[in-house]
Amino acid sequence: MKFYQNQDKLLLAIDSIIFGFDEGQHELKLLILKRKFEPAMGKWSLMGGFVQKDESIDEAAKRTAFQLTGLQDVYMEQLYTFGDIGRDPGGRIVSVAYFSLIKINDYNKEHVEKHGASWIPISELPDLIFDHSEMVKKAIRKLRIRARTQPIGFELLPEKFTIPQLQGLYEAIYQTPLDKRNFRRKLLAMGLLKKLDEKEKESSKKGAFYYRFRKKKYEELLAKGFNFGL
Amino acid sequence: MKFYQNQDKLLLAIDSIIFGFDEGQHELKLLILKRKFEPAMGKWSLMGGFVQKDESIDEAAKRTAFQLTGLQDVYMEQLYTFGDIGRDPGGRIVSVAYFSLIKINDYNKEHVEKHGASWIPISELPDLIFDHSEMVKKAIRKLRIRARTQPIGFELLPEKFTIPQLQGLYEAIYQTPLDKRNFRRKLLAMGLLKKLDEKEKESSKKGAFYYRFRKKKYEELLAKGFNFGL
DNA sequence: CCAAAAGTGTTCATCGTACACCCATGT
DNA sequence: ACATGGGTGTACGATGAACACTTTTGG
Repeated sequence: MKFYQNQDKLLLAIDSIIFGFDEGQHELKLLILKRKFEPAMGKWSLMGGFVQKDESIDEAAKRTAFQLTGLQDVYMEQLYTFGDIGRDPGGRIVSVAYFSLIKINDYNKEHVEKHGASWIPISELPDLIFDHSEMVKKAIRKLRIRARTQPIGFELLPEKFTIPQLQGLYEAIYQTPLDKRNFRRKLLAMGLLKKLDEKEKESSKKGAFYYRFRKKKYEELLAKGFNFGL
Repeated sequence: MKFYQNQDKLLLAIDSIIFGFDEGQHELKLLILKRKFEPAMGKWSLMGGFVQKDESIDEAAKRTAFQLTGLQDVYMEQLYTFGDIGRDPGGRIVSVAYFSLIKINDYNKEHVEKHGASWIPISELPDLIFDHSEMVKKAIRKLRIRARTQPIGFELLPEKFTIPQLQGLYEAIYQTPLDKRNFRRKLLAMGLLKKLDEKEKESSKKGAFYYRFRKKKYEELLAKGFNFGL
C-alpha cells in the first residue's frame, strides 16, 4: 500500500560548515572550496551534497564531511534548514546545514586537495555562493553558544590537554583574549578535569600540566541537572 | 540548461507545533489532532503538510498553521529538521518542524474543529505518532530559551497588557511560580515598557496598570548589542 | 641570568533570590 | 469590613570581572 501519493518531491541537500582549530594560530578557520560544477563554478562555496533515498540526513552530513576531510565520526550538529525558493539558481533545493569542529591537523590532505578546498580564517572569508555566507554567520553564532553551554571544546583537543591550550581554543572561538586566572578557576571549579602527573613541555620551559576530561563524571552531573557554563 | 540531474528527490514535510496560552488557566496548551488518513489514522498527531514546489519552507509552515488555526502571520520559528529513514512508516519523508505561540482565544474554531483538533495542556499530552513527541519536547525546550532571551512573550498578549498578565504567561511557559517583585523589577529595569494611564479592572478590585511594549526602543537597543534577559 | 609561559588570590561591583507587608477597591 | 489581587524595598550570597606578581627552566 502506498501513502502520500501525488505530492511534490524536492531535492534535499546538505551543506557542511567545517571549522578547524589550529593550535599554533589564534583563529578559527573554515574549510571552503571552489566549486567544480555549474552553476557558480569556480566560486567559493561550502562543501555540500544531496541526501540520498537510503540515508538519514545526519548520515548524509557525515558522508559529505568525510568526503572532504577523510575524518569519520566528527562532532556534527544540525544548524538550520534553508528553504527559500530562489536560494539556489540551479533549481529548487532545500538544504539542511550542519556544522562541525575538527582539529585542523587531523584532516586528510589528499581529500581536501582533491576538492580544491582551503582553510580560511573566519575573519578573512570571501563572499560565498548563494546563502552560504548566511549559513556561516549563523554557525559562528551557534558555535559560540555551544562552547559556553556544552563542553564541545574538549572534544577538539587531544585526550590529554593543558589548560592554556584549552584557553587558546576558547579565545579562538570568541575572538577575544580571556583572563587566565578567571578561566582556570571557573574551569576547575566544575570538577570535570582530572590533573595528570605529566607535563607538556613544547610550548614553554616551565611546562604545563596535562588534564583529562572526566566524561563519566560529566554525564553523572548532567543527569542531575548540572549546567555546564564557561 | 538543467543542473543537478539524476539526484534522488524526496518528500519534504512540515510539522507545526502550535502552543497556545490561555490567560485564565496557568498552563500552556498544545494544538494536536487525530489523524484523518493512513498511516496511523485516528492517532494523535501534530498538524503537518507537504512542502510544495512553489513555496518556501517558511511559507509552507505558515500555510499549514493557517489551515489549522485560521490565523495569518503568527510568530513561527523553525525548530529542527527530522530526517531519520524510518521516522514515517508511510514513506521516506524528511520533516522540518516549526513552532509557534498564539493567544488561545484567537484561533478560528471552525478551522480547528474541521481538522478534529484539540488544545491539550502540555502536562497531559498523549503519545503522539512517529517522532512527534520528540519534536514537542524539543520545542518546549527551545521555547523556554526563547522566552528568556527574546521578548516573544509580549507578542502573545494584547497590545496593552498588565504585568501580572505577562508574569502569568512566563509562569505557564516555565511551569513554575515566579516572585512578582523580582519579576517586575527586572522587567522594568530594561526600560522597554511604557506605562499607560489606564487600568485593567477585570481581574482585581484594585486594578492593574496597562503597559505597552516599546518595540522601537527595543530595536534601537538591539542594534547597540543589548541582550534581552528575563 | 634572562626570556617566556605557567601558575596563583583578592577585591569590587553586579546580579539573582528570598522574603512580608500595605494599598485600593468592589461587594 | 473584608476579601482579592496589585504594588513596593531590603538584605545576603553568588557570580563575574579586573588586576600583578612569583615560579620554573631551557637556552
